[in-house]
Amino acid sequence: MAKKSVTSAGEKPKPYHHGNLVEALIAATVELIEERGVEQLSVREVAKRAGVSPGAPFRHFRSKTALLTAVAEQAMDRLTASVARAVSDVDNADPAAAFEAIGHGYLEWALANPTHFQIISSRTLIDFEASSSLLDQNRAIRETMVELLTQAQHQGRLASDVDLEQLVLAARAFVYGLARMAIDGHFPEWHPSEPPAIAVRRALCLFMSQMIVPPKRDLAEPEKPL
Amino acid sequence: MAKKSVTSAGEKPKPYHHGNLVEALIAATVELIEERGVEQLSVREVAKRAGVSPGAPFRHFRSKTALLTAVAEQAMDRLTASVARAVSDVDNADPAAAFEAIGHGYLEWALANPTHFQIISSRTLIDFEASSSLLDQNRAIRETMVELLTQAQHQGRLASDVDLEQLVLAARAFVYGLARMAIDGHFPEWHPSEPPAIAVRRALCLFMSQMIVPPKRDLAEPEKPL
DNA sequence: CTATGGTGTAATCACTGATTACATGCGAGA
DNA sequence: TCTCGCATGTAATCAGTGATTACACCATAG
Repeated sequence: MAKKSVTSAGEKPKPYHHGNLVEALIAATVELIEERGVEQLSVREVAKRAGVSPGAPFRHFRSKTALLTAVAEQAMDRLTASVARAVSDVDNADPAAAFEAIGHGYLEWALANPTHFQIISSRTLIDFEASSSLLDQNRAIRETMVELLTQAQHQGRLASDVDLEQLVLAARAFVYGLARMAIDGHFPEWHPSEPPAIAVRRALCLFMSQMIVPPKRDLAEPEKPL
Repeated sequence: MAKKSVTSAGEKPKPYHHGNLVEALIAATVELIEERGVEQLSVREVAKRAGVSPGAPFRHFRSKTALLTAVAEQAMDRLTASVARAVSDVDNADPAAAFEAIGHGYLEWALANPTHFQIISSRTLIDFEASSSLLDQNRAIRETMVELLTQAQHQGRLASDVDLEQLVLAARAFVYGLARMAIDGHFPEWHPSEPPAIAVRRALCLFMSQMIVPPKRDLAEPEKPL
């Protein structure tokens, strides 16, 4: 931004060094993907939008995949933040509610940022395994889910014989499926009148009420599950 | 195959006209995607594998997208067949079992044919809206699901106040999420010892037992269904 | 004021999807 | 049977892509 130009003429400074090309490239990448989709993305256009030569990005990112991985890392930070925010809004003493909040925070962010979500969830566009940031945050969320379910189980809100990891997998699959259906365009065929966000939210509530917190009447009886 | 060659020399016939280029191209496309992934697919290599010039495919498919759409249509036929087969294997009088069978048939096929599934579910690689075949079969499956749940509800196996379309959406999201997690590579991070197919199957059973068919533990029926 | 090294440029490579003009030969109509 | 139309495949070509390289630029340390 504020660079002192030594160019003789008083015209546009246009410094040789961009100043902060890395972030500018990431921002330009996100913009272009949102405008034209991931498939149409080219590094050349990213460079052009950042006002830089076609080869410049490769000075900072070894490959197109590396650039997209950087975008994914930034996106994952925001996703984690959205999840954390949603969790912090519910009662700390209610692990089941916190568990549901994870889903809501996840879906809310995914629907609001379909582009970023698409990049995160794809394992072909980015080099997922090479990014410790992505791996760590992903694992952290899963571990939190298991912990919350464990607490819920101790509170008697879950059957004692249910496999928590299995339940976490199911919940992840469900939320992931909802998000991907929305992103992949499987919702227009559904109900044009109802926006995906509402349908998704209702579906999640239905899932939670049936799956995570069984109705009290079931627990009232002497537990003889199957 | 059996083409009469009029070539003077007795060498390789190599007829000018391929005979059945369309299907050969589709087959070659599938092969290449399975070998190197969808991102790496190029029409040139498809043509090369079919033993034809780089421009030949464009005589039959307007674009790369059109070629992939043709692959998707063939794939959807097989998916529908897999679902129908799974449904036909269960008791006709048990709509809940048939409903679950749809999920099993869907997941079985998706895990066995990740490439095809990836193409079908993507709405950017193919021109989904332009293919009446894809639209019709997709809609048919959804309608069948609603019908089965309606029957199950009449049998008292479902709460009478539950929104069936909402439940179908949830089930679709769940199955879709499981399939995509497997295809997108979200399972290696889980349990390397357990193959995805088993984890997926268990998850689906868990989902069905909790969600679709509330356990009727109070009913002591002499018959043991499966 | 120089030289060192990080940053961006320009030229280039192999490859892609796509289009066009042209070559080929199968099969229908005489 | 012969011929010719036309579907089918070829060759040449285009613009655009990811990626690499040699080189130009410039901020700053000494």
